[in-house]
Amino acid sequence: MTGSDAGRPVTMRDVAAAAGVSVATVSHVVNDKPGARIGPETRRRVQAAVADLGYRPNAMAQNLVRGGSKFIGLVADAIATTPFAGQIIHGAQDEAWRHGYVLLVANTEGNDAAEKEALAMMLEHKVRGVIYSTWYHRRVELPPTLTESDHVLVNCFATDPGVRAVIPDEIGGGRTAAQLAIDAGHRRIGFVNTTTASPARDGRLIGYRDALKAAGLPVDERLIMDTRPDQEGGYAVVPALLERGVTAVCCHNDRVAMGVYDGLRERGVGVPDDLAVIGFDNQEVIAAHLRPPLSTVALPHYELGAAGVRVLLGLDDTAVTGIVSIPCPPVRRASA
Amino acid sequence: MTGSDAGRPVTMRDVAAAAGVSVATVSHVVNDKPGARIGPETRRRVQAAVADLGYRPNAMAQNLVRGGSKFIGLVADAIATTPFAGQIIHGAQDEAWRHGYVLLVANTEGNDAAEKEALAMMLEHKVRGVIYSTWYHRRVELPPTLTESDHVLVNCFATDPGVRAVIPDEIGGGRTAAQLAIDAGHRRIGFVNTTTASPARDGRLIGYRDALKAAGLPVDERLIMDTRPDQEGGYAVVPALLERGVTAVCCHNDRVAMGVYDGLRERGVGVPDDLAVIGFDNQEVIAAHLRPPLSTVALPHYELGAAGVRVLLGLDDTAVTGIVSIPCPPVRRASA
DNA sequence: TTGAAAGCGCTAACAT
DNA sequence: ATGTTAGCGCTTTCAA
Repeated sequence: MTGSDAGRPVTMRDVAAAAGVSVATVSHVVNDKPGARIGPETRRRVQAAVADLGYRPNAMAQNLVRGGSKFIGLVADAIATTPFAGQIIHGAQDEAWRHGYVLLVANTEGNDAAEKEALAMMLEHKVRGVIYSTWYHRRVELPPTLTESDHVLVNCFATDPGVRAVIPDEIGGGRTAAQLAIDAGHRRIGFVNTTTASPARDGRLIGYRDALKAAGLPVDERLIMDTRPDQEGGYAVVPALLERGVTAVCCHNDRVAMGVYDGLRERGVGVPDDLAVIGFDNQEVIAAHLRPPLSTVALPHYELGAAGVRVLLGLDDTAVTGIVSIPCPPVRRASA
Repeated sequence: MTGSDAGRPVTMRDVAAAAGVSVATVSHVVNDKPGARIGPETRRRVQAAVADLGYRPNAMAQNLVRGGSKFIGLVADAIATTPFAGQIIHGAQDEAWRHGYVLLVANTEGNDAAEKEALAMMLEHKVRGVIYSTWYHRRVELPPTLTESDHVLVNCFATDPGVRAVIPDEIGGGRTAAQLAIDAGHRRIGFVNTTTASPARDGRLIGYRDALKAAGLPVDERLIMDTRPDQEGGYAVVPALLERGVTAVCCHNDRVAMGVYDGLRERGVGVPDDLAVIGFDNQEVIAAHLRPPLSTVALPHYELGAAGVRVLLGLDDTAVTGIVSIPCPPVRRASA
């Protein structure tokens, strides 16, 4: 006989009755309470009854009496739009699990009402805290409801002081990208930035400049150009790149790099021999399957999610600012 | 004063005290109970107290007394590996939400132990049921624990009789792919299948044959070839394709199509004028950004997830077999 | 070594 | 129109 039977679920009382003991005793053996002295024979009987009846503790009752759940809420603005959000969820999920927590996931698609509802739902489930995440790194306004519970921002940040946040280290990432080119012996390294303002735009450029300076290379402003952050943008910038005589180029993201590939191929310019190309984001489907495979810098989405729950649970120290930034590691393939 | 204060959370008793009424009254107004006659003045006082104290109902207490939660469990074998799983989650999430349910998501990465743990956790939270999903369409063995609760399979199926499942209509999809070529006026249409056995491999081929026959076209077995289901596979099959003189080709998936593009470009064969190419899966990052953008057939992941919860909740009828199959719609772009 | 009993926050009969 | 009360399944003193 197991819990799978249609009838009323097996409770602790049922187990107690079957084992001929009190519910208190059952509770003790089931939870393996440290300070509980249970006779070996009794323990055996209880365990047998548990197995026999297919007993499962009722988490809601446990939560009620303990006055707090083992839930962590995760609100994401775009589960579907990109594989990125999935990685954040995955990291958060693994880390939460590791600490005995369960993730309550809500998707808002940027909809304020959905967001508010999601937050309310989480509050009502007395979550331990909530992780508020966005699919691309940006500044956000804190939904008022969010502050009603313990919270940490992931892949985004607020201007309000003291709001903990976990974000990718864009500056370090920009440095890493440029270093990939420098290490390959390049001296004229272009930087194709995006036209749209963002922490990524600013940070990666700073990192690029840093790396060049650190390597004793001049920073030629003419080698820094802006374009739309997509394939078309990359394609369009190729003539300028060629004209300026760069031997390597760091792109704002992998999609831009993909467009650069297109433009280069059209002109018979080989990658990486004639021109080395470096991407950003490490968007698997693009980067790994381009020919040649694209060297790039990874956005640490999994780690962002994982760090988010660690910060929430107070396992990771945050700097005084409350902001922790996660490194963006290089991914060496064949384009640089 | 709101619930955000650090102290003990605001309970219904607090509200009752503040409003000078009993908890029963508070319960009635908070839940807007139909048969409850509450004086307008009392109702006002209660609502004021609720707002004033920032009261939030405790979902766990509600669940306890109601004897069942508003949770639906979703176990996925790969949240991260592909954007696909994300879409399933998204669809399930939206649909669950629509019916007042909350999704409990667990990721197993194909790990049996993780799976068992996840299922146990869901059972302990007395979920309404669980959706068991895989990131690619395949047959699965049912984890024994799964049968302890109401369940439906999504994007996979079991051989055990009577197990409800929601899967993509591969045959219809194959038909749709071929039809895309037929509609464009092609008569010699190749089919590049995968070498690895799967419902997709079998179903799509059947659909291809069906469509040709329905259009009164001969099915030339020489135009059907197998290759590895990735870019390299697509690239490798191009010579055979050209040699057999097809004017259009349906590929097993978008990645194969991507490889076909590569091979074609290398030989100066234009898409779609010299050779029309049709993919399968509608993997955004690939399909929409290839040049020319790839015409393909979409896998209905979002719908699979949504249908999964509807089936679970008994909102959608399933056929006698318990299997419901979801159409794979065509996505017309520029390659065919 | 075990059991009795008091709640956790809420809902739903049943009183009043 | 509103209040009293008995649980929901469990944990946890405290007593035996």
